[in-house]
Amino acid sequence: MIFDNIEANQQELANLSEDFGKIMTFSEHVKGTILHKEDTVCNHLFIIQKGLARAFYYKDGQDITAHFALEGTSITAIDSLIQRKRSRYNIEVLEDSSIISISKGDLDGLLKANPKYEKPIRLYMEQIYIDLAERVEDLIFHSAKERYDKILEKTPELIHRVNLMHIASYLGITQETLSRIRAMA
Amino acid sequence: MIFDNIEANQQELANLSEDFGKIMTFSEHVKGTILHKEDTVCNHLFIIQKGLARAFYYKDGQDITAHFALEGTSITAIDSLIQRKRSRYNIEVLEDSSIISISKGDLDGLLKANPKYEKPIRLYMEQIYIDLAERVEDLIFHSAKERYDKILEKTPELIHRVNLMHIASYLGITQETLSRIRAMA
DNA sequence: TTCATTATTTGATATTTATCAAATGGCCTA
DNA sequence: TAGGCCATTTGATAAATATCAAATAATGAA
Repeated sequence: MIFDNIEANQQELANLSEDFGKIMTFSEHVKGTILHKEDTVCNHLFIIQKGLARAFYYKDGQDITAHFALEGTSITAIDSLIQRKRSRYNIEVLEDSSIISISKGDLDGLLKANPKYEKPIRLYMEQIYIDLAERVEDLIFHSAKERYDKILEKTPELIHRVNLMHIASYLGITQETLSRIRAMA
Repeated sequence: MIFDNIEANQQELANLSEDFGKIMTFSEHVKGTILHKEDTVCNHLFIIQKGLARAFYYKDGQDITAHFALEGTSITAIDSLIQRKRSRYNIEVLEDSSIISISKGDLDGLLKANPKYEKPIRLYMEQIYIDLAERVEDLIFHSAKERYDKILEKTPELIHRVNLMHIASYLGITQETLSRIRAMA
């Protein structure tokens, strides 16, 4: 989760939880809900408490999944949230889910009032950066089958909770290829 | 550059420059110098004033370039600098270069003394994240030729300043394939 | 300049993955 | 439960890229 790797004493952690708690909104969303629509500016960071969501976009008419967010992880239209431009990403809830939202405005306000909270945000960015770097390496080095096996190993439940075509586009292959890979095992 | 996208008034900018200036070290390095060696913890962020450097690692014995840094951009063994673990990356100077170093310790000290400086670091992380996300998309969508053409368009000088094999490994293809792509144009 | 070394290109072939088409399977709902 | 819709699989073939081998070109040091 976003606050996972913060070293802090109990008091600091309590303050942090309280301050962030103030800007969190809890809500329930049914499967299929679009949390963010492409071509608009994204104003929220979403944290999945229960359920599952994905970020996707259209490329030459194809639906491409850029990211999955399982329980305890976060998701947003990161390009937009950072740069305040309209995003090309959509965010869709894939199962009935409980989701925490934090608005960009509230987050900026909190950071302005308490610059010390820049740090958890920085640590969060660092973590997602490392994850992404690993994905680049996977794409460069590993065959489609190896990439699929890696998902099987790291987040096996994803395979059963998500349509194969979403997994395929996330892996950068066609659904036919993924189907054949699956048949091999 | 790392401070590029900071909105600040003149006074703030002056303070920032002065404070960061104090922790910067300027030095010259000849072509071939290894600024950071794999399997050690990286303690510096490097900013290229003049020249060119790359981050690379070995995968099954192959030399793979992960990142290039031209003038005005920065480079480090990001995995190590963030997580304080030994890095798999090497950083090599590809031309005689003028380079600014900032040590992790000094940077942390500055951030501790002035939490407001977390922000430029955050903005920096955000920018490199967006760059990396673009690279993932390129790998998923674009053919080797398209990826090469994109480099030609964005940083054409790179082609003439760097060995083809480094470009090839950066693009995730073999040098033979890159050579053939080049012959097509 | 000449030689040795390294970088790049070219050729032949194999492997991986995409594409297009069609069949099958699962699931929802009227 | 029958029909329709969507997801998945299967088949045949094409395209992209890798691999292995060798030739050529470029580079730098003696």
